[in-house]
Amino acid sequence: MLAAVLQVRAGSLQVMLWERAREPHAHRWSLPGGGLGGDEDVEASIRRQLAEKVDVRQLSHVEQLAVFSNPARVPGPRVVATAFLGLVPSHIDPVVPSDTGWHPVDALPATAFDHEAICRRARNRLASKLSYTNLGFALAPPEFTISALRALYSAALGYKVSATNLQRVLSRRGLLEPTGGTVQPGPAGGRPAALFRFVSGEMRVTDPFAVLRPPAARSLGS
Amino acid sequence: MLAAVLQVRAGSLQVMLWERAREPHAHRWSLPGGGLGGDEDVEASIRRQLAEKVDVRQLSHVEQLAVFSNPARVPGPRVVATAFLGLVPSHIDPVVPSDTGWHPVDALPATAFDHEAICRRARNRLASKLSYTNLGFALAPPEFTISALRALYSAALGYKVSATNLQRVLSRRGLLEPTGGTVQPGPAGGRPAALFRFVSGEMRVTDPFAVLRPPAARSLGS
DNA sequence: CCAGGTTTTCGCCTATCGGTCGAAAACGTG
DNA sequence: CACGTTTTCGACCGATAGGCGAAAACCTGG
Repeated sequence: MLAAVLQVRAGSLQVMLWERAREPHAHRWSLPGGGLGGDEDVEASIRRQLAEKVDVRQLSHVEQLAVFSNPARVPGPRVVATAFLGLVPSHIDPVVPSDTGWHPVDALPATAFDHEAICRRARNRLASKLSYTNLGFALAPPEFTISALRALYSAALGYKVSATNLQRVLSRRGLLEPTGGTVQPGPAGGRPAALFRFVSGEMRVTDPFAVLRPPAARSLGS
Repeated sequence: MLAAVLQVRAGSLQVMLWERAREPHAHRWSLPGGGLGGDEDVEASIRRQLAEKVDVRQLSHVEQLAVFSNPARVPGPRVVATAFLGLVPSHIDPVVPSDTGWHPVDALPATAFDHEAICRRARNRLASKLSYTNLGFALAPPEFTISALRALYSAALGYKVSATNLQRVLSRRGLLEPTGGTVQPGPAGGRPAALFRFVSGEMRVTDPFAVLRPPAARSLGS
């Protein structure tokens, strides 16, 4: 029962970790989590853990990542961990306990147990799903400019994406919608950027955008 | 620790189930599985379970599906199940115990517990991954004709796919390779079909074929 | 051995999609 | 009001997906 909570902050994809005070693996950084209660399923449990240990009630998305069960993954008796991927939109800055902080997933500090591998898996899952689902909504604030969205995707994917192409691809899939509003240009000037949102009701992951589609729906009646 | 083992048989996607002899849910159909041993991880465990209970050593692919943990999913004390998706290539016909058989995933008999939902999840996962990964290799025999492959994809996806398009898409991704051999036409005649295989070394799932790719690798030196 | 039926293969056409670029729009500053 | 800046938009092009039909290659029956 662990969660890799990811957020784009300061232009890089970061994960929330807390520093262990006690052995084993004292002073190493660890993913938040905890045991499963008697009257909840694993997803309810991880949400409870996150709400307890750190102030994260604003998770925009939570999904199962994988079960990690190597007998040697932690010292002592075997612990089977159900790992989750959690996402926080970029516009909020959760207040976290003093032992907890954010770290770029590509430059992790010394981590406890197999938590580094779990972070990598989370990162990869996110990158994949950004391509073939609408998961981007979970990284973005309610309203955003295209360049802000571009920065989010670039950080999460690990490479620059073209703003033009990003806007076209997402729009063509029917995910993006202009709000009508604009944002003031910075001190250096520039054209005011239009604001967009993910279309209402798309705030949950939809089916992947598949190739090898069903044969042409030949606009048949009934 | 359950597995939905899927195979295309007789033109439809089927799942391996065994009929419960005892309560609870006697005479209902159930997914194979069992408890986790002390010295194995969950994947080793599910492979052991499958090899014990039924003669399935020929799994072409096994992956974690999801954890099912609803406290009410089974009567009595709560049981957390790690569910797997297993695949068997279409050319083998495992010998199974007398209480075990195959059932079309779209026409399941009365199932035990939440196993119907698990089967649906397995079906959906397979259909998705066929689109954006090379997972097709796990359904197909070592060599096959394009029409045979088309039948496999159609059965797994639930709709007809075009043989022309299927061949082109898979070839363009570099997954398909002609063996040079052909197969004798049936009694009705017809042009002999060429045999193909999935390219060697691609017998494991590769990265998804993503959109929003990295910027053009501009053929730079070094 | 030829006509007709069958199945596969292949090339062509078209629409869409993804990637890139550059011009134009819309702002600020000096 | 010229200039720098940032965003937006249109245009182009190659790659991809989907569809169609002709041609290839085989069988059987007459």
